[in-house]
Amino acid sequence: MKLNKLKSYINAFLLGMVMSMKVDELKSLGVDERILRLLRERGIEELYPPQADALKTEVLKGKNLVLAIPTASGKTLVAEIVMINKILREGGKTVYLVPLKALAEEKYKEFKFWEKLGIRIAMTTGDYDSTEEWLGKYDIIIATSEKFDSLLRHKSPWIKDINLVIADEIHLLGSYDRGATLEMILAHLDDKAQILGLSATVGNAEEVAEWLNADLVMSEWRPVALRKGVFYHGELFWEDGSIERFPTQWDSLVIDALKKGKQALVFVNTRRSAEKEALLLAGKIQRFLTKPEERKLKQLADGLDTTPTNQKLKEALTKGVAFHHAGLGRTERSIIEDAFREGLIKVITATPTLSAGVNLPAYRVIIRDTKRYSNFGWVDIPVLEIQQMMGRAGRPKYDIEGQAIIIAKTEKPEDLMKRYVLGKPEKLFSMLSNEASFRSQVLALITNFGVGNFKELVNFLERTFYYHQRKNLEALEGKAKSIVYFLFENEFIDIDLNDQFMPLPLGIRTSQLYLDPVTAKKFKDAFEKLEKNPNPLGIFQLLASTPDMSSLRVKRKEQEDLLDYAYEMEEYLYQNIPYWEDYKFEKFLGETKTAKLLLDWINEVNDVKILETYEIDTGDLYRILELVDWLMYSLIELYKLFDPKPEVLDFLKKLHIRVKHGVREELLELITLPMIGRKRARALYNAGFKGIDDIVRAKASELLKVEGIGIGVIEKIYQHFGVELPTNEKKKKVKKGTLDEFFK
DNA sequence: ATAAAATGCCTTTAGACAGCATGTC
DNA sequence: CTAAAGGCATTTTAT
Repeated sequence: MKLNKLKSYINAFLLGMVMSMKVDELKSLGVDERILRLLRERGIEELYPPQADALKTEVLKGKNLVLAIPTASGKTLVAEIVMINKILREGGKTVYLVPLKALAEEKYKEFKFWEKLGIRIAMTTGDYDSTEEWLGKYDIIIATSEKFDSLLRHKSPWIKDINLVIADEIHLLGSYDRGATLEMILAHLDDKAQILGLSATVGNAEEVAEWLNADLVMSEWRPVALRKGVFYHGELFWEDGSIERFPTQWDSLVIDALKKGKQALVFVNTRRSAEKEALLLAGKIQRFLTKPEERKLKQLADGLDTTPTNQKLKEALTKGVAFHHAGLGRTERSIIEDAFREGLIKVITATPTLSAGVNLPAYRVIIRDTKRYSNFGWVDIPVLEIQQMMGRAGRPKYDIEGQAIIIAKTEKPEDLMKRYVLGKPEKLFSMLSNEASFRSQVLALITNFGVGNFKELVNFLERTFYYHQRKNLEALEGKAKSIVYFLFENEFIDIDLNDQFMPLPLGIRTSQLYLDPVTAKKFKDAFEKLEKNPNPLGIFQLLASTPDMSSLRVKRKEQEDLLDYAYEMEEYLYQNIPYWEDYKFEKFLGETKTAKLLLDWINEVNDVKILETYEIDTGDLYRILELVDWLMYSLIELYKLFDPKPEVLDFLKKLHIRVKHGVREELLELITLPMIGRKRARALYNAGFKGIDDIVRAKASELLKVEGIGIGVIEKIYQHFGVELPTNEKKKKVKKGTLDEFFK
């Protein structure tokens, strides 16, 4: 039986009978010679035991496999060997699914290595796109789950060539917001392609493996030993029972790590804590820096923008500490990550951004908090997550062991030890039942995947993890019914006399745009008011009110002002202002705040000013703008389906560009130029260069006088018009001439 | 009388995927 | 049944 086989793998590990394996032995397992050669070239002579276990299953012969082993214990290498071998032997395409855009980039860089064998690798996320045909030329396609789900919906012709799907971090099946997407992708493909699931250690990996009809390899083995403990008032209780004494405060653990010449990573549960602890620690560890290190750190800090949060970051950074959370901009994040890897930054205090994202190991990991505030109040952080944080301890090649230490404050240290150190991680549960994900998936099944009636819908649902796990579709069927009714009632689909589903244009477009049907409905319902009174604030408020947009939180002290603002602007809004006792009230104020921010943005309010006014960080602003860009486009696309008025459509399109770039209408022309964003465009405009013509006719030397315009920018603009400036000689010449003259 | 310290009440709280067509300051 | 830290205003204490 399958189960016995599973058990045998597990037992083999437990008994310590699994030995490591030489790379050469892979040959007998059918691994292509060329792969072995490159592995050796990379310096890999021997495989880690779990890697060997994984490859000894029938995964190389095409059998599905779930590999549940700790982070950094070599899951990726297994994936690489399996997929490259498959491509070399059988051809076909591999899709490599990741949960984060940052991980897509990381894997892309890693897999580039295999281009030596002529293997073509592409990455596609919401940021970096590529036409569908273009992707057809590649052997390995790295994508986020959502992006790939979207590609599936678009029915690209190359989808049929996929014969291997690798789901990295497959335990995200259990993620409340995003698990359903991954689950549906796997349900779609499990009879068409081989599946390799890479998972953290979870409570019920067997269940996932059974669902996928896969072998299971589990192990706790790590290349760097991990030593875990709990710290309580100066006493460090190691899991083996030994006790080590330190000064009472937990920061002594950080200082101790530095004394050993090592780095530390501190996990906390709020951004504010991350910033506070970073600054506190900075004062205490500065003395460990060498002069050259201080100089380099100073340089890094000087290179950062001067936003309120960056001021604090700079202060910490010059002292060898950084904080890391989602409020930071992308530049800041990657600077910090790189500098920590180099060893320049000694300590990072981080929110969970670092527990699941890019791999950033440190000798000692300190977990200050094990509770977190959520929508449902104060909750214990799941064991799975804490263990992922702990898993960041120990740098391969640098450390013999890594240490992960949980700080006990009010909780009993023995409770923390039992729960997080010795305890088993939670089981994974299907999140298909999450209504928001499910309705979007039901729509896609009908509009994009040819599900023609309720019976077929239920048949498909029987392939899901949800069904496998519960063996009972009743609840899901009930939900599906109400969703189908919702879709029918709102003209996403039609249902004919024989109860057959018929996709309607609104449904098809909604699914392609990857919108929540509720968002699409909100848009549709607003079109009448929008035509009567098209205005930015009303539109922004509409976007902010959809479930696809995460609006800002409103602080107590802002409530009154925002309500006044809403009443002042009432005539522009497409919805009524709710009463304060209404449950929608707080949500409404958040939407209003978001809309007001966006209005400031398109009126060219300085970004730092925006950050200060709304008490948000760069990363938050960036995320809002990213969402609005997508939703604004979607709004326009849906409006096109409803007999659009040309002038309204034109208004929306202009507004889209304005919000994308954060400019007033008069800058729309300048903004089309390369390297010209809201700041430079405004500077040019104020200097009298109001349009493309002015730029073309202007002398380069004149343009250079404008703030923010350097020779590099001019060069890019000239290139845009097909004029090359190859040498420095010419650059000087250009300053005198105009772009216009080049055309003669 | 004035300033510092203590007290108490109130407020706040993690993260980040998606379209489409090419490039910010 | 459910946290903890920071901000702010008020009250108490010290000089």
